[in-house]
Amino acid sequence: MSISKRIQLEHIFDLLYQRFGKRHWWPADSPFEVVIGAVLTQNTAWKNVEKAIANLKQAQMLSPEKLYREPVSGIANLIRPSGFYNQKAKRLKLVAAYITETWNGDMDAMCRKETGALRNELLSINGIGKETADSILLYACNKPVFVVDSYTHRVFSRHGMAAEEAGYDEIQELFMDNLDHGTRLFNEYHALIVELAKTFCKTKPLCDRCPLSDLPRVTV
DNA sequence: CACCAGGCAAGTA
DNA sequence: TACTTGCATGGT
Repeated sequence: MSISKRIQLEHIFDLLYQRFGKRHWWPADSPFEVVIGAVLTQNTAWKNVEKAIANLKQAQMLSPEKLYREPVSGIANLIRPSGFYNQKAKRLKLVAAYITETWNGDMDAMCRKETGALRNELLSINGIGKETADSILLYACNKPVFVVDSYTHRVFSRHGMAAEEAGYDEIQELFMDNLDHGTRLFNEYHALIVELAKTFCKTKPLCDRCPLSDLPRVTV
């Protein structure tokens, strides 16, 4: 291994960016809609999340206060297409309660809190794990946090940049310790990894095509 | 038909 | 700490 991880990570980003272009993430009309989407997409295809969000939108439920007031059964009925609807209805209500009670429903105010402290608060909410918390921090609050998902682990361990048995924190450190912290770069990088997976991981078993080798080469 | 999706929490050993 | 299981609809 001769080139630094920084160079490798930047190179892979360039390959992905040239192959897929700007992703325009997160697909949402408001910061709170990002929060909703982050919960609903847990172990669920985004296509189904879109249907659930459309239902919430039609029912005028896309505000912390409205969700907070709605009974769990009502929320569950609206988000049915996204799967795990009973569990996710409780989770949505809990996060809506947090934003309503702690921040008076003001996402901007919430996002002004120091990143590490806000992350810990989000993680203390039942139903908000590391990936969901980091997605909210990056895509709703525009904070420079790298979001790790199963694709990230798969692709970068497979390409020898992390241990197969590495956990979330270890993969996150790979990116955050070796790249300049920038909301813009972290936003784009994670979105590109997801696009990569959508494109090459359709065929089972998981990512057997080792997709980076199929991308156009770039001289660094 | 089987398998998995932009995870998380709770239970067990 | 390290596994295992439940959650559940919809696409391929």
